[in-house]
Amino acid sequence: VPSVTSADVARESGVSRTTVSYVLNDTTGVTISAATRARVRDTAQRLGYTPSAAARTLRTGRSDLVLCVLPDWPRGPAIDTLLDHLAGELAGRGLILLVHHGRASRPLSELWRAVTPRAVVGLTAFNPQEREAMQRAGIQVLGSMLDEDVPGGGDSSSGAFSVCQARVGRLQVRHLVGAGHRVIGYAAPTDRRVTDFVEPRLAGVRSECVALGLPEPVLQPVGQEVASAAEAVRGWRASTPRVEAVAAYNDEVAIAVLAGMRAEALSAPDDLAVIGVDDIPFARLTVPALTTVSQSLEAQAHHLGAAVLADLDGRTGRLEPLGEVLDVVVRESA
Amino acid sequence: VPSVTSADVARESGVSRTTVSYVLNDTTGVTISAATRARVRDTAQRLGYTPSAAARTLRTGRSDLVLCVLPDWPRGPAIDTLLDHLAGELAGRGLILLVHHGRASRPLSELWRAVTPRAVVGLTAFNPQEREAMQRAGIQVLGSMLDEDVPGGGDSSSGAFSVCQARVGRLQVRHLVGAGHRVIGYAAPTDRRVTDFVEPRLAGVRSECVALGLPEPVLQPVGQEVASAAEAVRGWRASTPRVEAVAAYNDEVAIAVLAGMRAEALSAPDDLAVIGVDDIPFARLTVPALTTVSQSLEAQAHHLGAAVLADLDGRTGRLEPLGEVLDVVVRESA
DNA sequence: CTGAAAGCGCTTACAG
DNA sequence: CTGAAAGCGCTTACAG
Repeated sequence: VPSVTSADVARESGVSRTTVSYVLNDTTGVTISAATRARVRDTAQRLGYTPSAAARTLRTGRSDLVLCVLPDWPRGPAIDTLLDHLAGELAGRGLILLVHHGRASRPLSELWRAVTPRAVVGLTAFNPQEREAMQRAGIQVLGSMLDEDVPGGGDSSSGAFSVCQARVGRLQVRHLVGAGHRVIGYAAPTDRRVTDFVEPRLAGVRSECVALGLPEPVLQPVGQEVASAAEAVRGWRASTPRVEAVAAYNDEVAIAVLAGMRAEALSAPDDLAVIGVDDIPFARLTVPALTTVSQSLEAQAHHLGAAVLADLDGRTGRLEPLGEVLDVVVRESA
Repeated sequence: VPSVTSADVARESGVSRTTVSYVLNDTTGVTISAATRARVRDTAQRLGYTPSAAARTLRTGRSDLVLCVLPDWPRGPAIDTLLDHLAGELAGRGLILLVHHGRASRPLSELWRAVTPRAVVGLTAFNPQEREAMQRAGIQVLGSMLDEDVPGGGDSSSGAFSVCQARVGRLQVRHLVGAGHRVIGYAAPTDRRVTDFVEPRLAGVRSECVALGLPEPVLQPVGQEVASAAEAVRGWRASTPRVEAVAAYNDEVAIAVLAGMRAEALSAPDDLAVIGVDDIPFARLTVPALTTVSQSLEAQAHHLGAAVLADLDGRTGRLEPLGEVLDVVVRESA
């Protein structure tokens, strides 16, 4: 494969590879005549030269790649939105976002050694050993949404970036209670892969119930079929005291609950109020339209991108805090 | 960063780097004593040695990465399923699937030069120039679902892999007609980014209508809100002759149509039959449950993986054909 | 202001 | 059966 190298550009321009490198990388601290610069740029362009990423990575020890590791759990439109925005943030600075879908799961070390990314963003938690190994290799490690439970949202000190999931649950309860309900049910997904996410949200629901002096929330598993959801609905209706409102793990579960209610000839919010999380596009297409907690993925992506770029610039110290990204979107179901 | 290199392993094992490389790569055509092999493997393990991907890529000109370029359009669970399975197929052979979300769209050349992948899989069409540039760089290029319209499905000659989208449309019509309908409507998404996908499916719907002597399908754009869908529904009901059944671009559009019908106090399939595409999880949660065309992403992922691996092994010639992957999932809406 | 040279960590003819 | 040496394409002290 006759690829064009910096040596070709050098020869063709009548300069050394050193000069080519200086010009093309806008190296500071060297002075090169405007004429030479132009000539080098020109031939590079003409020859269609693009530097070998492998060589550059080998030499400098760092690449322009940012690796995002997705956990095994099912993705929804929320994640896609986050990734799209993050990719945009990074692209503006010459960084390329690459996403690995975790299901195949070879060991994580194999993954980052094969990619040599400049930063790794984990949407699932890393174990401390892995985290340390990556950092030793000079890779910036950005933590997971699950890493902590600080009131007010993210905390940049450990590289964690995202919204405290317990707050999501607390917000759901607060809205439900504000609408006059006092007996809360929780709709948990049956998919075991998401337990890491379910737990903090449920914990938030629990703690808010306690704080407000409500009875313990009634937990029901809800699968993605009508029968399973209907059974959960019957369970809530049969519990004493009768559940009045359900906080669902996310919109998908909430929509299943709505379907289960229809099968039981019940309707929201009168028979049972329902609130989801994420505000996926389908949320406005259900009957009744779904009330839900939105997470402003754009803001989170921006914050995450900023964290990566800050480190890139060697900027240290704390990032500006993420700010409030949670918002209750009130529609009809609660 | 004191990373452990093959030289470290060599020194520690009392052999040369050559031997280390031979052992760790299972190089054929060299004979190395079992004792040496064991010793090298052992120290490598003990030292936590993992080869530098950058160095290996620079030396050999090829990496263990497979790059999948996603187009700008919205992804659904179907794509995720495809990617998960593909990643699994490739992982079995030591290849790592990396996905780039196209929205950010730096030039494609920048992308593959930065990654140096062994193969690039495009779910959108590549322009011939890009395709050729990648091939010149020794990268295997796997084409898009859109590349052709050969009856019977895929065609491996050009590297294209996937299901002919026109057949999807034809199958929708065939099912609708089989259920006794003769006036067909088509529900197209309003999102302009998917036109490349809409067109072949719609063309399939059209051609099947012609083949069966039915009137031209009545096209209506359907957005992801109830109002937009309701308007489309009114349009179909008002057309002469009145539309009896709707083929939707995909399940999301079909679900919007169902929502629009409910707003108009109409019900499927009696007032209007509806069929989608993809069989997303929500398809079984609508009322009535959605009839749809499923695409067997598993089979497609397997086929795609096989294409990549075949080239990896230097196997040439045609792959076994993909076989039938389309299937009508009959529920209640049509 | 520009160039010759070393070296990043690997693989692979080639020599012993 | 094993090792010394070259070279992949780049960047970056260092010398001129």
